[in-house]
Amino acid sequence: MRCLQRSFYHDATEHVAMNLIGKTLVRLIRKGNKLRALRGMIVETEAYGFRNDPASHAFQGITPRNAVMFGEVGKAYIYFCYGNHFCFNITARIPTFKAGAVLIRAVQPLEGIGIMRDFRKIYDDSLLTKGPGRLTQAMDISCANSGQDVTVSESDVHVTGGADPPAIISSKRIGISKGVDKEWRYVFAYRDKDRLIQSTYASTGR
DNA sequence: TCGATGATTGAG
DNA sequence: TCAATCATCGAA
Repeated sequence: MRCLQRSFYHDATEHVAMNLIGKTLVRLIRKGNKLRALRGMIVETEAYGFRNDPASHAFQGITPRNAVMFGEVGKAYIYFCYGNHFCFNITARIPTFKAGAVLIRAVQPLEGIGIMRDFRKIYDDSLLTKGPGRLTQAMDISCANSGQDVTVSESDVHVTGGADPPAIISSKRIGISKGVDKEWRYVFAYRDKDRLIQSTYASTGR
């Protein structure tokens, strides 16, 4: 499967967040001369903007930590959170914006599930990649991968095409204290008659 | 330097 | 409900 090209990320951050639902996150694991691929379908994302978004790391302007958010789109922006976890984002914005990124909050495991179990300390498949900290642990994504280009298949972390989701649910973002009004969270959903059912692989924020 | 905070998670 | 756990950043 081909990587999504850079122009995909040159769009309004919330549009990119929505369009990433159903796409495939790929993590290449290099062990000696062996190469293994972990794959997951993106089922939950959130958009974080610039000066219009007080919840965004970029809200106060550029700093050493958030500099990647101000750089080229289609790059991995990864940071350490709560002293315990890594959060994985992809930079995305329209050219007239100075910064923006999409947080990947959950994926549905597709390939390399046994390896993901090994990376996780807990052996509960229902929590394997459900939540931003859990998916980075399962796919062994850390700050070492920050800045990598997700538009090229040679990158340890990249994104390829996938399936169009039957439906997408948008809602308020999770775990933030500012900018809580914005509905910039997107979740893979199924249609059941006139109802929408959220993917069980997406987190709920408790 | 210092202290508060945080795009979370697992255990109790 | 709470503790783990620490990099980041603005204030002092």
